[in-house]
Amino acid sequence: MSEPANITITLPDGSTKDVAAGTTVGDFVKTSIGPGLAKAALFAKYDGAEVDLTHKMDRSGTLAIFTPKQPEGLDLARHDAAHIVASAVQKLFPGTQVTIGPTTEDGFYYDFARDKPFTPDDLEAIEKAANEEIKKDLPFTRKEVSKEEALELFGKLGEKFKLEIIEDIFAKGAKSLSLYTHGEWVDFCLGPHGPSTGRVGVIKLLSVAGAYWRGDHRNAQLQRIYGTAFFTQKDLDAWMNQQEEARKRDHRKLGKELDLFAFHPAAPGAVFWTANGTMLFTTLQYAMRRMCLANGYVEIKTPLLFNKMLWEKSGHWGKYRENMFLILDPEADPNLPEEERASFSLKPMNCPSHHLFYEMKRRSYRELPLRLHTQDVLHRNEATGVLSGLTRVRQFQQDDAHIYLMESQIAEEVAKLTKLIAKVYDAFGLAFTAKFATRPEKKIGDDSLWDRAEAALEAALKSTGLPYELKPGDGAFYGPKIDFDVADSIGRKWQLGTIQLDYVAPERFGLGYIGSDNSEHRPVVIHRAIYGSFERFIGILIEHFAGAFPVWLAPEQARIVPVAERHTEWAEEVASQLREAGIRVEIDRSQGMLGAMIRDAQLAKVPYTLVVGDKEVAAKAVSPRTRGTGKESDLGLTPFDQFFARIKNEAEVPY
RNA sequence: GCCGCUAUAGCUCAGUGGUAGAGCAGCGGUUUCGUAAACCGCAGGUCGCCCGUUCAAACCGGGCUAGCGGCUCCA
Repeated sequence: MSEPANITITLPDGSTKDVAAGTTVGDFVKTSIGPGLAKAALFAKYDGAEVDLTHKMDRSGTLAIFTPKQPEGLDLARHDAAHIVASAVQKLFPGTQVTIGPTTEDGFYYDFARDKPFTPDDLEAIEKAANEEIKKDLPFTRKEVSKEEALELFGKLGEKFKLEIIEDIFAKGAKSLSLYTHGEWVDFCLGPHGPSTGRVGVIKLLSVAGAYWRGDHRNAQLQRIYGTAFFTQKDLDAWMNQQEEARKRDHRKLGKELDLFAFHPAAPGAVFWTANGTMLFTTLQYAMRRMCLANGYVEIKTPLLFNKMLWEKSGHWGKYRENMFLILDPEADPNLPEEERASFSLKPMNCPSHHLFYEMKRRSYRELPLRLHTQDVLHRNEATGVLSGLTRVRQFQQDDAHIYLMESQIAEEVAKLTKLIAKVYDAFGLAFTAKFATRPEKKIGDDSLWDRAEAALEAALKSTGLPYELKPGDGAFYGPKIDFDVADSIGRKWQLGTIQLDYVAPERFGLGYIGSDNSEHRPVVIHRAIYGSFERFIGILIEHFAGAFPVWLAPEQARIVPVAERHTEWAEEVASQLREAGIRVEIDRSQGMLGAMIRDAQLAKVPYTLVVGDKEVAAKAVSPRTRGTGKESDLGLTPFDQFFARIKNEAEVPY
């Protein structure tokens, strides 16, 4: 037998080490780097591919070791955790079928097929059993098998879903399948996995939910168990605390506490805006109107209710009807299906009525781009299960606009739009990401139109230099779109703004304009929204600011707190001067203790609490206090004129 | 729409088959106060709705409605 040849391993710092071919990653780290790292190591990247520590290195290449210190390490542990949970589930509930169990940003889930649902008690038992598997510190071992071996193994286990996945994997050209075993339990998996179950730390199961096999609602409904894992209990506790903090700024909770909006079972998915909430709404409306006017838009209003002939023309009847509220014709034969009895529908989108508006007149190329802005009320009959607070409702208003332009104007207009969107989001400190979404399955318009629309929109997006993610098949049924996602301060992503390019509607509506050549041309339409909908945007803002709105947006901008009854006269004087300048100010007339009145104002998150007592009356002053605790929020005795100038400035709309 | 969970006073919540409870908010009174909760008292509920089981139901069962966590869908 000949000696194994030496290979050269290059480490991330550029240094190289020679070892015998066939050495495992784990042994290499122990002997050539150090026992400390060997102990901490979870997996490695060998020539760019993720591998187990037991992987035998057979050629020269780069090697990077991952430990719990890297985010990749935690992700691996959560993947290990998913396997451990699945093994615990099958141990406790024989007959349960396993499917898939990927990691997520915050943890992992695993989908199971079982006749009976998992109860909260079951979850507790599973969590306990999973953490016992961790204590046993069972090694993860890897084995490569052929398609036949894999089918036989999982066939014997009766894992129908696994068999389906195995067929798929080999159909896609795989030559073998890797199996991972810990204890008695085996699953196939690309890997890598950590050295043993003990390295996972601690598993916490969070919830159980329904999920469809392969994400298709026509398929079997599985039970998805959500969980997370951390290397230490301390990390888990910290994360749980953070989640608890996040729940405190939930807009549905704050909406009640700050008296911003409400819902009633009589109108599911439709908002009752209180005086405070209405102030948020109308202030945002005002700001958007102002910005639109400054940027070449005109605002129009169109009907809310339209004859179904419009929806047939626009394509909504065919592609969007299930989301539309229909008005049935009382004269129609009651035996007919609903869609045939329908005569009118509430509008779910503004576009068709804008197209009607456009074609009411002869249009000249000199008018283009023609930018029509609308904040009308829309109704969409959303499925009951998707309604959620302000972020998903049935009745809402978009800061909608349709821009009619020549194809040659697309790039410049899209660039302008992305700038506007960035300006608005920046004013709130909202960071956004862009997504480019292409033609969906359910669409109108032929492929050549879509080719042009997608190419034009993507080219315009590219030219802005914004980074973006590609979302194939995610476009609107009438055109490709750029969506703007905003993460709230706790990291959840929401789709707000959108820019959608539409070549189809101008065809369907026969829109035209007279060009400089005195002949008729077809315009292109851009659908766009910046807030998205006022409802969702306000929901995001509530969470983003945790209810502590900037002065210009706050429903109540200042609250005057008289120290004693004799100070109300000056309080009234201050209030009326502020009100005359358009500042929204209230006087606390409860005549309670000063501390209690200040506490009330703080809990209401009013930007300025103005304490007025003997000193303030004498000096024609106020003692403002900003939000927050302790001395630093007390601005001290301030001449009224000075405070007036300050709040007046801060009440200005920033865009 | 699908899977699971939840629904008690304006709000937050306790109450596991035998006459419905607390704190806060509200109302009345006392207190007139200097930077996050004064004190005393009063009132407040067809226990989401309907049907059933039971001598007896907030509590057990079924249905419906709404909400919550997800899935599918979406601004």
